[in-house]
Amino acid sequence: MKSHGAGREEKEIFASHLVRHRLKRSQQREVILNVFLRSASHLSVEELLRLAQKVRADIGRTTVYRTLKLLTAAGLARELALEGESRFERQYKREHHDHFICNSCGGIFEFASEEIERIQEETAAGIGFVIEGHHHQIYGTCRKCTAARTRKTR
Amino acid sequence: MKSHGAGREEKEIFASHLVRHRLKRSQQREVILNVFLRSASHLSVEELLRLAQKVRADIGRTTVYRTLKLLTAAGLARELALEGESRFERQYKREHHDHFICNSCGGIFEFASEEIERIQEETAAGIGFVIEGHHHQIYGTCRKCTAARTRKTR
DNA sequence: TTACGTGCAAATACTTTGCAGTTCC
DNA sequence: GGAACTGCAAAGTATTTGCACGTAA
Repeated sequence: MKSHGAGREEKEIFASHLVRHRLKRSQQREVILNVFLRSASHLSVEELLRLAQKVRADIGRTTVYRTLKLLTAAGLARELALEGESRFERQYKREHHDHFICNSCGGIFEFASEEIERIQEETAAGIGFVIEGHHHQIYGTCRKCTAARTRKTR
Repeated sequence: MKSHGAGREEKEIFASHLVRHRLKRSQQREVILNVFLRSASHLSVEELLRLAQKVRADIGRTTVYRTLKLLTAAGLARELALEGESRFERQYKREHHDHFICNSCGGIFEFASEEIERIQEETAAGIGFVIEGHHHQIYGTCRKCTAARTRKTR
């Protein structure tokens, strides 16, 4: 069954995270994890809540917040602290990357650069700073929106 | 008089920004600008408010928010959207740079890398993305805090 | 004088917390 | 049975807005 195979590893990791921390499974956590694993990346809390409520209508926003904390702690989710709101993406076995964000359509595009990571590390080492994480978002206008604007305005 | 010379150019820019936009001078704006120009960088709204109130006790938080918007529009301030709160730094005639932020002491350290900027531009160009700005903060532990922790813990 | 500026209080938006009832083990 | 979980409502933050009054030009 394809839909159960997807994210199997992540489900195991979540299960063992719960055990290790003496936490309990719950239907809500199960639903939220499933929805999170199957959905597009860069979900806002609100989006995840709506999707989860389609499966189980009585899931509350609070539980989504709390479960996202858990998923992050378990290494399954990564939080993008954008302006105004947080969004979450799958983290397990993904290469590190950062994001371009279109001011016009809100689209999020991933990019990765080993060179940037290397420079960051070198620069940090130079001042004795130990890196634990970073926020790196580049704002601007995506190709589509630039094209649309050019057509209209000119 | 040294204290009047400091930030003279910026005061002129602010004045002409007001004129250009048919805005008025005010004692509050004057005080806030002066305090902003004289203080350490990376001020939070709250810090700027307190400093301004030392000069003129009845300045309100709202006015500080509004004046910071003005300063940013005039190119005199840059907003750092950190987790939880915004901080502001002088922007006029400063080279672009980003920040290391110590999770332990809250210290903020600037860094700049033309290479990173170049890679960002190249990567953006590759997908037809036009960069308008970015947030780039690196979180971790600064040299002092790392040293302090090592002494205690081990 | 009149348009702009100010401070307060209320409104927003996102997120966390207290709590009484429910579920898991 | 008891600790953990849940949803609601309330409380917290950080920031913005509506409004009556004050001030600069």
